[in-house]
Amino acid sequence: MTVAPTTLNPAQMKAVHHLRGPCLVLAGAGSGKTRVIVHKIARLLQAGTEPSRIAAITFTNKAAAEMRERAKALVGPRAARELVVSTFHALGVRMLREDGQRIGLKPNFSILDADDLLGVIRDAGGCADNALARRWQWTISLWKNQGLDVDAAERAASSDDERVAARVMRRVQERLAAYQAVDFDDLIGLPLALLQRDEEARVRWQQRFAHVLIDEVQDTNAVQYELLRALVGNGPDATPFTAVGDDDQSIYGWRGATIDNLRRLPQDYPALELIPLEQNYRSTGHILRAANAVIAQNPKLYEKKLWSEFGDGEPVRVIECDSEEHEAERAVARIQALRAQAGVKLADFAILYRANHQARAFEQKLRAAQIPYKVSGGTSFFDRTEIRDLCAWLRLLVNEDDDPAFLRAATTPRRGIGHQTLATLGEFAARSRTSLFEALFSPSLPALLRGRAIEALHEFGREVNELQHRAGHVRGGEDVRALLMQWLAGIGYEQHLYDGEDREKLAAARWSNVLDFVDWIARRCGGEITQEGGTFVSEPQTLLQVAQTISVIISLAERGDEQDVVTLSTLHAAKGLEWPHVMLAGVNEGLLPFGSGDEPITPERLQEERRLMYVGITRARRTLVVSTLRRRKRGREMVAGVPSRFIAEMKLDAAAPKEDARERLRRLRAELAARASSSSEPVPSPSA
DNA sequence: CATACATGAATTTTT
DNA sequence: TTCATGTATG
Repeated sequence: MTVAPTTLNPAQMKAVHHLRGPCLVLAGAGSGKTRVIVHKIARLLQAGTEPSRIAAITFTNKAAAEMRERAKALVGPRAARELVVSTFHALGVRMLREDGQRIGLKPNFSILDADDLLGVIRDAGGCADNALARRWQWTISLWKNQGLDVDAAERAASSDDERVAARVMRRVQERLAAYQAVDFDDLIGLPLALLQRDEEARVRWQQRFAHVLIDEVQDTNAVQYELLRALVGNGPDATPFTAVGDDDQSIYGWRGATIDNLRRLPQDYPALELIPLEQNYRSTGHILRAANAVIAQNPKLYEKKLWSEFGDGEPVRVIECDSEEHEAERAVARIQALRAQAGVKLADFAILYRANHQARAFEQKLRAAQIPYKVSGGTSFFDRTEIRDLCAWLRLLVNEDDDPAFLRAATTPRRGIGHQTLATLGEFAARSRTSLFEALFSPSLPALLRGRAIEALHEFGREVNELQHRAGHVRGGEDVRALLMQWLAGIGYEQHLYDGEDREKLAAARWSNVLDFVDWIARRCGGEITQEGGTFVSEPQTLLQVAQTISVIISLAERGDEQDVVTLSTLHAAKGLEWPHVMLAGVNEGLLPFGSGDEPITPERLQEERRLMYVGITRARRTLVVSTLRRRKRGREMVAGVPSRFIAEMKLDAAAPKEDARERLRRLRAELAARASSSSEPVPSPSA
């Protein structure tokens, strides 16, 4: 049996069947790229490739989960389970857990998330100013994303601010090494260093995969690209790979992604097969024409023009609003009007904007109208204080030298270990070049601290050790749940929540989050195969094993997903999603394209802003409203709002070509066919 | 001097 | 929404 031909168009087919060499699939918005990836996986299995030798790399856990889910539907659960579907970072963790020792990393290293890292940076830079520390963090991350180490960063620093940042970076890296901790950027950089420095490891990893698929290549940064190259190798023996991406949707340049990678790909791999996917299965003609017109203003890396067999649909509407409040009211009115139609749900609507604070007015008006909504990119479940508290404990179990985790766990809930005690302990640890945890049991410590403080520290150390011991042995969902509940009771965490919050309802909500979290971990220990990417194993696990991957497998345990609510989202967070009815809000100069007004925007930034507009337009399936503000707050006073230049670029005035009778017939037939093929998709069974 | 409250400003975000 | 700064009060 072959991969069902009726479900793929010729270009998709070509991409799916190109197995031997490298290929680059230029997937326009809504052109079915995930379908191509998944079908290609099926095709590879059918050709006899072991599922465990196929790697599909994505950027987000969500994308990885979706991909595994869709693969499961096509190739069955058994093969899907063995596939390596993971984020760049999760793959990096995997490599480092296996081979980290080869570059001087303990196998139980900790992974610091952005918040912990900020703490380390603040500390290393000796400053209490959060904003400054955050700028350092940003600068350091950009350097790391460009593949610069501390020495290179020092050389690259071109201003006083940057020179300070480079000094801070050096101290941060020293501390991370002492903590046996890595940050998210290191999860890419260190595996790359491993492959570059260690011939044996390189060969082993290069032989590991028979085919590598990379989603959203336009979002890769320099280091990720190098990691990819190191993984697939060079020359005629290179592992075949399938890179999928769209230069027109590259919107993460500001965090180090470089479109240069797309440019280099054909040079680095001369055999590269270029396959553009231009047929769009999402939007109506009016919407697509607007999108094409806008993006046509950008210089093109690869020529590509979206088309669809759907009809023109409704024209794109531009509305002018007096203020943000007015804009929100009109959005509400539109939602209410359309909702009156049969079959239109709240989940069919999205309001997209450039910057988070723009959500405010919409939230207010939606609440007033009693329309439920969700704000994407709002604080995730795992960012909540209570969850982060518990994660600190888990990290400490994995790696007792993780000092940031130590500090958090030792002080929440309060247990008689105060500032002064920790400062003394910290000084002592720094002098003797050990971690805080190690310092805690030193025989010379009691000379420095009062008896009560010492006792509290030792008690804490004993607690950690005991939990550590049990976490390594208790296996499986129910037993782990019991262990966790016992531990929470032991440290009095529920009480701690009620103490710290005078509104009882809020404390109760937090405790309920904690219970959900316990549930979540227990399920993972039970070996339930998960939706999240990054989880590879399916037999029952110990708490310790699960804790080891905690900061990477953490993803949105979103329950709001299936609920019927309106979506509010930034344009960035909307990429990859689609809705029948979309409103782009605040499409004004200064906002989109973003700019301060004082300094002129560089061509590169403008192009990225334009791609952002393009991404926004192409999220819409059936109707699109573009809204612009007549007046806009700027500092204290209201200033006149200037409609974004992108509105003119949509060329909405140009009359849509009239649809003649023959065209209409063709469209209806196509719509019917599309409906038929999306409802029942033949499933090929790989003969592996 | 420290705490409490109000006011104002705000790129974009994942791991 | 959050975060930081400023004012007023104890």
